[in-house]
Amino acid sequence: MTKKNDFDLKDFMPYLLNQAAEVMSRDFEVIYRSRYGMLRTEWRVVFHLGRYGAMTAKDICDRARIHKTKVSRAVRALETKRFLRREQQVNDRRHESLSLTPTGQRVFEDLLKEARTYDKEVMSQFSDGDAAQIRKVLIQIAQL
Amino acid sequence: MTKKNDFDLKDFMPYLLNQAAEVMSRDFEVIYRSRYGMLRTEWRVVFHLGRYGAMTAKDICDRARIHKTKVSRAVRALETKRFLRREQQVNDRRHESLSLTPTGQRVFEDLLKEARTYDKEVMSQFSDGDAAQIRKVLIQIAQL
DNA sequence: GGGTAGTAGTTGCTTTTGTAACTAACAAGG
DNA sequence: CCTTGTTAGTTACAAAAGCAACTACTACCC
Repeated sequence: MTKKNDFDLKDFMPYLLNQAAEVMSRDFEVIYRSRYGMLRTEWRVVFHLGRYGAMTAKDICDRARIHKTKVSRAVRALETKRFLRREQQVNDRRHESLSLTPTGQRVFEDLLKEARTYDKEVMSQFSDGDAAQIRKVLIQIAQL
Repeated sequence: MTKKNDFDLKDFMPYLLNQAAEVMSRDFEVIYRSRYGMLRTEWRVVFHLGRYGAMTAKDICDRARIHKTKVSRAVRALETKRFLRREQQVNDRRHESLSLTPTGQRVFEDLLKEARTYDKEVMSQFSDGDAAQIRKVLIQIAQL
């Protein structure tokens, strides 16, 4: 066996992460897509607003590392669905504060419930220690 | 604090995985993109062929869980770049065996070297135990 | 206060992906 | 052989994402 082959694809982190992420995302996508006709970015925006409260599109871009055009389009879609509203700030009219409408709030809570269930189910195959550890490591990588 | 907020976005696996995967993939993408003008799927195909030897497009689809149209297009692109060649099998002409050309082989080896370096760099921030564990868990999730 | 630079967000155009319908080849039962 | 069903791979069309140029606004500095 030559030296070059002692490196398995499955040892390569970007590959492994992508694979794992893809599997899980597609699973969960079915839920918000079928239930609310939402796209992945829209779901992320709802989650950010639901979890962390009102903020600007820029804030979402920075926190979630999503490109601004993607966020812009997601916001418009969510506005059309009446899941969120925007409010221009008086002190700086470039900023618009985004927040969930009561409907959006209900959507968020419903999906949060699903997320919890899904998360529990997936992680149940690991010990509590393993689960905590992997979360820690992933958070660290995500913040690179 | 209400009950609904004791669930942090950062505890939600699909979200966390996506974030981490995105960060790493984009990093590594720069390398194969700038150096060989390859797309993500093309890179994956090259890696599969380089690591596991000749196989059909279907095999790649199954092993890497990539949709057949994506693979089909990646194969054509790689063929145009002269990184791989296809060979129809005589016993069943629906199958075509894909394999790297000498050029493709060199590309694979070059990128493999980069992958190793990159992987080592990223994982250096974790202990060997942590690193091994996270790989184990990710492999398990990816195989769901 | 007018020019320059920088920021938030949007839009138009291009590239990439997803979906579903298609071709071509084989397999198996009658 | 010929119909029916299945599989590998492609292609046409639609949806989504990326990129770059644009508008509208603010901030700073002379």
